[in-house]
Amino acid sequence: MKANSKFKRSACAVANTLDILGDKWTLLVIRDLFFGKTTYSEFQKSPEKIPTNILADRLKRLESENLITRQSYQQRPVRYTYQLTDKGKALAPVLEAMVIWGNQYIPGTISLNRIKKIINHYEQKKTTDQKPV
Amino acid sequence: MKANSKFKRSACAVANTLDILGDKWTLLVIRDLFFGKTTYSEFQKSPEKIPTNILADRLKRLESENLITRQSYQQRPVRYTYQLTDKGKALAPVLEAMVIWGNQYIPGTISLNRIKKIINHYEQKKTTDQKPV
DNA sequence: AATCATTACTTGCAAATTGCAAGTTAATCC
DNA sequence: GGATTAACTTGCAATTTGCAAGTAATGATT
Repeated sequence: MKANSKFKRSACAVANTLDILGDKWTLLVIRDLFFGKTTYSEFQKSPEKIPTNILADRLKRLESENLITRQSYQQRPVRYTYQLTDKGKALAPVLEAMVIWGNQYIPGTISLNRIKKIINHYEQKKTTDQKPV
Repeated sequence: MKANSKFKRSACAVANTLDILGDKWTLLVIRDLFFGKTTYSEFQKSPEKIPTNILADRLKRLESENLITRQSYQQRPVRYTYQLTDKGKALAPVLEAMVIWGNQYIPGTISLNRIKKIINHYEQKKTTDQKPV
C-alpha cells in the first residue's frame, strides 16, 4: 500500500491532480457517482465493466483522499453507499471539459445525457418494460 | 504494441478520453507543450523527471492519436520538435480545470504561472544571472 | 586527434500494477 | 434448502512502469 503518500513529484497542480486521478478508472467511478450511483454493485454494472479488485482499490483511495465518504445504509447484512464530498463534487468541471473534448474529437463518443440513459438502462435488468436507448 | 487500437470500452466520452490520456504522464507532456517546450530534452528537464522510455512511448502515442506532430528542425544530426495540433490545443480547458481544482483542494500546489517560471528556471542551467523563483 | 558533451532515443530487467476468474461471508428469497 | 444478491478478497498471469545503462550521430574542447 502506498496510497495517500504525501510525496510530491512537483508543486504543479496538474501533476498532483494526476497523482490522485491519473488512471483509466478513477474518473469513471466519479462519473458514476455524479450520475447518482452509490453502491459497489451499481459501479460494477457500468458498461466499462471495471474489475472488482480495481473497484475496491479505487474506492479505498478515493475515500483516503476525501473525495468520497462511505456509509452503511443497513445492518444485517451491513451494506454501504458511497457519496461524493465537496472536494469530489468540485471535479465536475474536469469531467465536463473531458466530455466536451471527447465529443468534439473522438468519433463515436456520445453526450453525458445519452450515457446516463444507457447506464440507467444497464441498471434496470429487473424492470419489465424497457424503452430502447 | 496495442496503442491506437480502436476498441472502445464504451461510447462514453469520459472513458474514451481516459483511454488516451488516463495515466500519470501524458497530460504533463501536454502541459509542457503549452508552456512552449518542444524538444525531447526539454520535456526531460521538467521537475517531475519523466523516465526516458516513458517519454518516448508517450510521444509516439500522442503522435498516433494526432494530438501532436513531429518535425525535424535540422539535419546533420537530425533533431526533432514536437507541437500541439488543434486537437491537442483543445485540451486546454481540461488542464485548466485540473489546475483550478488542484489549487483549491491540494495544499502545496501552485498556479500555472508559478510553475511556468519554475520550469523555465530548470531550463536555464546555462545562463549566468538567475532570478529567484 | 582524442576526449567530452549534447540530443534523441533504445534496451534490459526488476518491481509494481492490472485484469481475469474464482472464492468468501452474510443474509434474504423462493 | 438451494439460489440469489451484495460487497468484497485472493491468486496469479500478463502488462506496464521505472531505473540504469547503452547507442548513434555530430559538434565543441583540449
